[in-house]
Amino acid sequence: MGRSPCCSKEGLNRGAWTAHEDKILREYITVHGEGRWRNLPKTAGLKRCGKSCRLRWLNYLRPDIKRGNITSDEEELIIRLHNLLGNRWSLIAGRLPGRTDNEIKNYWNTNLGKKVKDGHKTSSTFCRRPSNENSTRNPMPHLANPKPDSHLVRTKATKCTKVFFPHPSMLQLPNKSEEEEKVVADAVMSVQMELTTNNNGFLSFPDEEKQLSADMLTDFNVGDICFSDLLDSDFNNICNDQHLFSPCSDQPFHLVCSQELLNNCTQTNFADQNSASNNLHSFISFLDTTEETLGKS
DNA sequence: AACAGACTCAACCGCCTGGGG
DNA sequence: CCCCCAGGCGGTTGAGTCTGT
Repeated sequence: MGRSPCCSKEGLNRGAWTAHEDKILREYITVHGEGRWRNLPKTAGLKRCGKSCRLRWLNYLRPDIKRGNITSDEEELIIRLHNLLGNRWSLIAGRLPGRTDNEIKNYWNTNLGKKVKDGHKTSSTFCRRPSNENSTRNPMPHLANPKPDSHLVRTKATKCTKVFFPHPSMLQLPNKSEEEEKVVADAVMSVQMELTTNNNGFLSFPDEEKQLSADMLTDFNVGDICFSDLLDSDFNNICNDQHLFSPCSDQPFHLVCSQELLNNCTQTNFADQNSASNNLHSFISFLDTTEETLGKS
């Protein structure tokens, strides 16, 4: 296409895959399994580069790929996950069984991006971007006129892999009454009852299995949530105003939230992991609950 | 019917990351 | 610590298709 190839591809087929090529690739992977993509074309007898084979398999040939229209449930989940995660399509795709990152990315760029921009400008649920009414056809509307303060399209975000829950005695929140501080302390304690902290006060799960089972939906890992995105988002002001989040630039990140929110998180969503694991609605309702709680004044 | 513009989405790109030597 | 390589990622492209005139 427009760019020069990253490596020599002389003699290799490019462009759309033929049914014959698909058949060869599918049969090869069925026998030999995935991986070793670089050697695959030569071994399988395909005139394609390894990357192309990998992409074709992952985005089109894989047996668990779900073809067909995105359902309304999936659409809503994509929007909410995008609101949380930004353009991390692989992460979003990981929450939508059978959907690929490429498919979701395309769907967003051609449908949801525009829908969010045009239809939900006033909703706090969605990413708000300045509309560009003068723009002509643009297949990627969210990429047009990127703004410095755009907080969702950011490919190099920092993952937060640890959350620091201070001991209640460590909490010294400004302008808090004794009763309010007790509420916060109770909230922290309730989380610590569900989880455990290591010696440094960092959140950890008792073992790997429980860590995985505690994930939201099928495998929503707390480490996948980029808190820097949350802090850059509209949540930032809300949370700062209410002392829900108190980020420290050079210190462990303090996460403090209300008892109600914590109860919703731990009881409604984490406690019943088995039934929730395959239920999109539970995750959506969790996000609803979380946002509503955070949005309370 | 013919054409042009709009739209879709498979495929490609360069860059980044993690593992191994 | 550095280098190399394979794999993975998000951004981008353009051929094919759709739609309006």
